[in-house]
Amino acid sequence: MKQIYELHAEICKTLANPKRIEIINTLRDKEMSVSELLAKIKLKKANLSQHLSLMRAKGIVKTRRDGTSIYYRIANPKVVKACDIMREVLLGQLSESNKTINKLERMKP
Amino acid sequence: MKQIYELHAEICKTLANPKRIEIINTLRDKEMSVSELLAKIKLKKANLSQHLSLMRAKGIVKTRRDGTSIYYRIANPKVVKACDIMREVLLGQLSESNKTINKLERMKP
DNA sequence: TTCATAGTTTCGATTATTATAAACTATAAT
DNA sequence: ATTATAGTTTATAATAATCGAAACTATGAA
Repeated sequence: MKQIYELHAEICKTLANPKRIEIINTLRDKEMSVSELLAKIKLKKANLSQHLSLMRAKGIVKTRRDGTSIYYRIANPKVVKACDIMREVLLGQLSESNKTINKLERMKP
Repeated sequence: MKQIYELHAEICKTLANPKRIEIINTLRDKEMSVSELLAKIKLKKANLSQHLSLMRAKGIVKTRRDGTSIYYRIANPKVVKACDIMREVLLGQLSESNKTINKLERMKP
């Protein structure tokens, strides 16, 4: 069981970075080559490659080569789903804190 | 948008630790005091408190005091849901790698 | 074969996480 | 007021994550 928690955390760690979340979001409904990703995400090529290689090692993305291009895709749609739910949690938090600010605003005069 | 990815990653980071995943799992359907958690999870009290305080700062758990006890609960059930989906991803990966091992096994003789 | 393009790997420096121990705070009971 | 119990905070040391730069590899075209 302890090992499961460790593996589970490994998977989560792979999502725990803003650039990698952006990568997942960019790949959510189509595969893309490294160059295509590079055009969408502000990141040095080497660094993008590092993120992609980590994600591949953790089984989050898969690859396919076509000529000199390497195409990346999400390995399991559940990853996107989990990400989306986490974003809902975040948006919920943001709207909660807006509510609080509004309450304070209305108390002002 | 960039800020959203950063906040999103912050939320994910909070789940990216085996002990914190264990905490979420332990609190999944009932609130618990720190002592109760301590009895279930192998962790020093101070360290448990640190994890809980981080999770509270990120809005993952909420607290309620009753006497000297402080009860922790999951702030948003979606967090548990997202965790569960990530575990499904992990279990999927494990069964995939088992398949591969079995294939190799069958090739042996 | 040589060159250009696409992508990866390695190394080093910087910063972030984590766990331990010790000191601290808050509440309730005596 | 003192003490015991429950929990938190702070400082510190060890480990891990991150990024940039430079060197490297693989494919296809001239």
